[in-house]
Amino acid sequence: MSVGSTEERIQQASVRLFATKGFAGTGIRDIAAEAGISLASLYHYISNKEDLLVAIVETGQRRLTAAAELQLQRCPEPVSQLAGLVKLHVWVHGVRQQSALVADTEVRSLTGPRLEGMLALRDGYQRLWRDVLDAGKEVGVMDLLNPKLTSFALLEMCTGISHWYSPTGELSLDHVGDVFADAALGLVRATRDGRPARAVDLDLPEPSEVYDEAVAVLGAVS
Amino acid sequence: MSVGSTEERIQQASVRLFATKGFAGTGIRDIAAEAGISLASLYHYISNKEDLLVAIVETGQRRLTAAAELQLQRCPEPVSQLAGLVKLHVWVHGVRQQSALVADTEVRSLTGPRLEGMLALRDGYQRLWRDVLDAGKEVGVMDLLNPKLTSFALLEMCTGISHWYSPTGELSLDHVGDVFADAALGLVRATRDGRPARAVDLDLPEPSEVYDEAVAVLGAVS
Amino acid sequence: MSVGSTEERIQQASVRLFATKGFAGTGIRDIAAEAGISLASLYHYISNKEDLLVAIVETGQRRLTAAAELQLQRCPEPVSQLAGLVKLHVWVHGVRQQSALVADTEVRSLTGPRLEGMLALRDGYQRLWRDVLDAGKEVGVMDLLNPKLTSFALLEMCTGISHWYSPTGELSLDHVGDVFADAALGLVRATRDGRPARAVDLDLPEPSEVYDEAVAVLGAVS
Amino acid sequence: MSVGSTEERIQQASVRLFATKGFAGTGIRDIAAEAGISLASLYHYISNKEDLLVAIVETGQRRLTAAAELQLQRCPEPVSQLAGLVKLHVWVHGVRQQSALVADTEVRSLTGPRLEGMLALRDGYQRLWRDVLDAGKEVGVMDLLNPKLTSFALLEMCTGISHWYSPTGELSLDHVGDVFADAALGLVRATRDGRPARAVDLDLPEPSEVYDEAVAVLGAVS
DNA sequence: GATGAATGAGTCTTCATTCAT
DNA sequence: AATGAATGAAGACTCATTCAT
Repeated sequence: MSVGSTEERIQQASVRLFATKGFAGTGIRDIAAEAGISLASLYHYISNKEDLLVAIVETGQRRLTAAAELQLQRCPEPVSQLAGLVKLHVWVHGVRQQSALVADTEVRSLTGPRLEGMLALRDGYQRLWRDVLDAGKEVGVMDLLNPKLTSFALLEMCTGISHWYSPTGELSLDHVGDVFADAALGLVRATRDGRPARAVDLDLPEPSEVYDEAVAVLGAVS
Repeated sequence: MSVGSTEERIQQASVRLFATKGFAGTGIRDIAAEAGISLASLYHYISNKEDLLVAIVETGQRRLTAAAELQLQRCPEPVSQLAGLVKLHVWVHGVRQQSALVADTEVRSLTGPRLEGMLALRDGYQRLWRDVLDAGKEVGVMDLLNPKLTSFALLEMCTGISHWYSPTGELSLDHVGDVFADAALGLVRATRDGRPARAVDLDLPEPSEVYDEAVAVLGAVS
Repeated sequence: MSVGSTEERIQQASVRLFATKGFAGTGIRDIAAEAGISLASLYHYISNKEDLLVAIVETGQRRLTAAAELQLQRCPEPVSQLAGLVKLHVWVHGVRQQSALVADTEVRSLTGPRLEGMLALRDGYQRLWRDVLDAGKEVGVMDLLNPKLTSFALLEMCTGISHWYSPTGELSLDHVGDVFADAALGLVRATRDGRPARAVDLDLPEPSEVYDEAVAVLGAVS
Repeated sequence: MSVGSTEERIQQASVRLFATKGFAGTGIRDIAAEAGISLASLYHYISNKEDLLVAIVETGQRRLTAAAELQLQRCPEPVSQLAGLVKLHVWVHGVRQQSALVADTEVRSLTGPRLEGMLALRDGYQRLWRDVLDAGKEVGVMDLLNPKLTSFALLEMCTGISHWYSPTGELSLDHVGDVFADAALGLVRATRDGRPARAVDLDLPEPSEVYDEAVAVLGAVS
């Protein structure tokens, strides 16, 4: 409980509570208690309840997008790119499960310009997936009826990880990532050298490495 | 606004608001206002705020499960069954979009035995999907690494409809259903007569018919 | 304490407290307690703390202005008009002492458009005084150096009543009104038929009658 | 903004804020910010929020009283004394406008012995005015109905300066002082050598000189 | 001399709910 | 069937103040 700086503890507490009970369902008293400080002290570190949410959503979305872009640079070819995106997305939603869940489900609690900003960020990320599908279809290595629809299907499928995955369960995140990447390839009927592509045959970078590197770059900048 | 009986207006108002702002984010004053009645009058029809949520979630889940079971009886063969489940799920989450959204995302706001009951209902529904995948794998018409994982993937993919689908947009629900069914077949690498199965080749019943019939049966009983 | 309707009790309580401790210094808990109701019940009757203040200030200023206008119509001649304004102002600030005090001192606690509205109202009232002085000077029945400055002097002098007057003291309001009217005539060096005018020689209407009639007219309209 | 010692900046900040928003409406955070120091640093210089108010009120009242006493010694005759008191009062309330305003309106925020002390101080000052009126009436150079009432009238009239005077406006304080002195003489129907007295005919000392001298003497003592 | 961290008690306001009418 | 009045508990947030550094 009392690990890390007060600031970190507050942030972790809010992630935990927002993920469990939702933004509206979480009281700032809960957050203060979970962080192990007094209610008034909480306001030394934040100015708003909403600020806490913004921090979580924004950081999460920015990092994920940056990592995805880096990932796309690593593998220049659509099929590998898709599999890479899937593995990365799965990994993030499994490792940063709660903050990913918050980032995905609590955007609606934002208002005004903050909401718009977050939606724009999210749209940018979704665009990355869509572009891969478009490319794959054009090049002829994917057979799909509707790229836009398919991108939604894939994203929801992978995002769902944060709804059911349990890090203490029997399934390793690596395995889940492989299964999902393979499922994605089947979903788009991906081919390689004219034959159905399978995830095992692809040489993909470790999601954790890509993510950490992207985060490091981000942190260096902003 | 003022269409239907007071009871119906209350129910519709709560669905609309829970879907938009979440259960915790919705006040009963909001509901009364949206339903066009006074706050005190609201309590003539409900006894609890939670009751409203239970009604939505329970009805939704029961009907969906009943319809799915009926659907499975109609097509005895795994590949068609899967495609049928997908089309039905998509249709329900598009037509009953808001109540489906509430049923999927606001279960966490339930407590105690009500929560357990709802989770049991949901598990039963998920079991249906899982069984189809198990059967498909055993019979050899599907090629998937992990049935359980795959069932999660498919369910999240289809449930996601309620997050992004817009009934006023350019895409017809029918089309979405077809695309998703086809995507699902690809995802599990379904075959028919030894060759990759496509959704178009299957002869599936109309989701609306199946659903309405199942609901009629349910209504007759309870 | 428990006299009158709840609404009236709330209004009286707020007047009493705002006059004693100021708007900012008064908590709504205090108001609820003074009105003999619970804190939450208070919000059945008001929507804001500021609303209470607005009601006091606006009603007070409107009534005073209306009464002053009526008073001016009654006596067409500047010297009597001034004496009449003074007597009326004194009477109001003695009888409605607390609400007058609030209306005079707590305008600063208003914000935005409400503030502007109140200032405009007050300006209108001050204008009435100023016009009388201008007329008196022009006609030659008053000898004063600066009408604008003099109007401020007279107004502050009369408004001050609400700061020190005690209804339980030895001085009757009527007497105070006469003394002040006479003082005002001296201040502007008013003359009548070429000789110094004295308040006793004037035939002025009863302030209470003028006020009540004006309020009745106001109440009939709005 | 950052002129003067920290102590002075704090004092000026509190005067400015108390005058604008009132004592109760001003937070110590506001004061610290306005003074350009941190909240905790503020407590190096003060021990209480109330202390700040006491300092303003007490200093203001003591200086004004001392100056008034000095002024009275300078002119031994009632009519000149009254005109002198008026000019001094006007000058102080115009030059030290904000602190005078605070001293006049925020006494109510004091409690217990501090309140009593301030009220005693104020009473002493008012006594000076009253005595002049009594003397003037007795000697026959003033014609007024009620000395006590008249002293209130005059004091409120002059104190009001701090409510409306603007140092950046078109009116010089000197002019205002003259007009008010003349108005006061009219108000009490003052005579000189049997004829109505006018302020211009009197030879009065400069308020600033009297005030500065009195303050210097005070400073030397306490 | 200065400040970041901390807090109990307080701020205004809204919550879900009850009840007499 | 409908509602105005009422309320204890809780909502987010600010208050004046202290203290270790």
